[in-house]
Amino acid sequence: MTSSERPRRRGRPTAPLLSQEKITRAAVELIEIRGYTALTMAALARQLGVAPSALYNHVSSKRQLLLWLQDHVNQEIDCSDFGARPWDAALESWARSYREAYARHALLVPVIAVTPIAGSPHTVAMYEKVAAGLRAGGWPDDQVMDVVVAVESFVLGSALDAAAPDDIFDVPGDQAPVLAAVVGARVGRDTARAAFDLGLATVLAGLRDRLKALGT
Amino acid sequence: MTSSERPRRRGRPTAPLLSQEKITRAAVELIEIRGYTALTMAALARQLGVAPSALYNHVSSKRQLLLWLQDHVNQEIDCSDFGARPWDAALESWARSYREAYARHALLVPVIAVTPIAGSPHTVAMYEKVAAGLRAGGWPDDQVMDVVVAVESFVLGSALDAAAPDDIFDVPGDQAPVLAAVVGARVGRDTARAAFDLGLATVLAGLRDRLKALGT
DNA sequence: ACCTGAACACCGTTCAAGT
DNA sequence: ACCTGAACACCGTTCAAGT
Repeated sequence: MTSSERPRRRGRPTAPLLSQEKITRAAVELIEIRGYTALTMAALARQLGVAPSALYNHVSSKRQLLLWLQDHVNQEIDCSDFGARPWDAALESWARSYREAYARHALLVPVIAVTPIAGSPHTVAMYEKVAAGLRAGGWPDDQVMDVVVAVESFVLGSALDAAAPDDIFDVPGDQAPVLAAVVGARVGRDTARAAFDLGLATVLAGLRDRLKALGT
Repeated sequence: MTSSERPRRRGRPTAPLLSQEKITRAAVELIEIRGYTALTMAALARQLGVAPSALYNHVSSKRQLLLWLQDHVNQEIDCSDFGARPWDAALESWARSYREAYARHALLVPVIAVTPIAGSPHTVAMYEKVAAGLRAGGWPDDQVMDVVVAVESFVLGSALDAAAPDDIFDVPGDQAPVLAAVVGARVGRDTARAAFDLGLATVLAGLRDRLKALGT
């Protein structure tokens, strides 16, 4: 693998142009500037000043690249409150940070939701921290992952919603009068944020009650 | 093709081979049998016994086709409890039916989350019913959509999670001992279902409390 | 009006050839 | 070991031509 296969005939081997880190960084840059539709292997190669086929010496497929991106994004999620503050406060700041990260990477959501985490070191580290925080907070082992997955489902759904246009529910008032009325009643607000705040507060309140009930 | 090519001048025009309904039905069939990756315009045309380019006389793009599919899937969501039972019971059965429908159409989730509903009649009808049910249950107009979107976010996130493999959180125990322990503590269960049930019960409990608090 | 067949620009990926 | 350039199979979509 690492093949230090001898003299290499006396000249030092020229350093490779590419690496996982360089490729990931270039992909992130590309996405931030031009969006996910611009993330093609050809565009990525172009950004790196290299032929498209050269990428395949370092990454096995585009899907693999997306998994690298996932781990990179997960690295930015702040879970430092676990262990430092009560489990529910930590869960809240984690959820907010999590949503924010994936609101900018909505197209990653369907990929990450179904991909085993084992190959993604930062992702594993994140879950370890969250699980430890919940356990320390008093959650029984057999419910910890249910709590994590439930909150995560809400967060990822909210991240998708955050990418939606503001007028997504606009509709001619005559065919859906109640809908038109309740949609109209929230004009001017940051609607996606309001829904997320309401939902998160609701989930946290419900979880606190549930844990309390477990104790009695 | 079948071209009963008759007078065609004074004869009634031959009925077109395609229609929105036929195309949608064929697409659903294709997806159910071979999955979303098999849904290409070429495969769809093949299924309908027609040239790929013929599709574009009826549907403007593949994205438009996905929107038809969305409306078709939404039509299967059961929201009949709204108006017939208390708002929280109706919300629960709606959420369960909603998740089930999209667990089978996970690849549609990122599309529907960002697409205006106006062009989708069944979708509009669904939201109208849900909004009316919540309003009748006592929710103030300016919070109805927040509740709907919050629950919907959780539901769609859970639908994605339902498509995940069971071993998604499996990890070598030495590098993440707590995670390995809590993941191991739920073996044998339908993990996605357990997380959804816990989350849904939590959300509903939280919403009931919130509405009660509003009343006082 | 609605279909066919050829064509286009693009996609991810493979592979022989070079160093 | 790692890169280039040519090639492949496929994708969604367009369009002139037929009826």
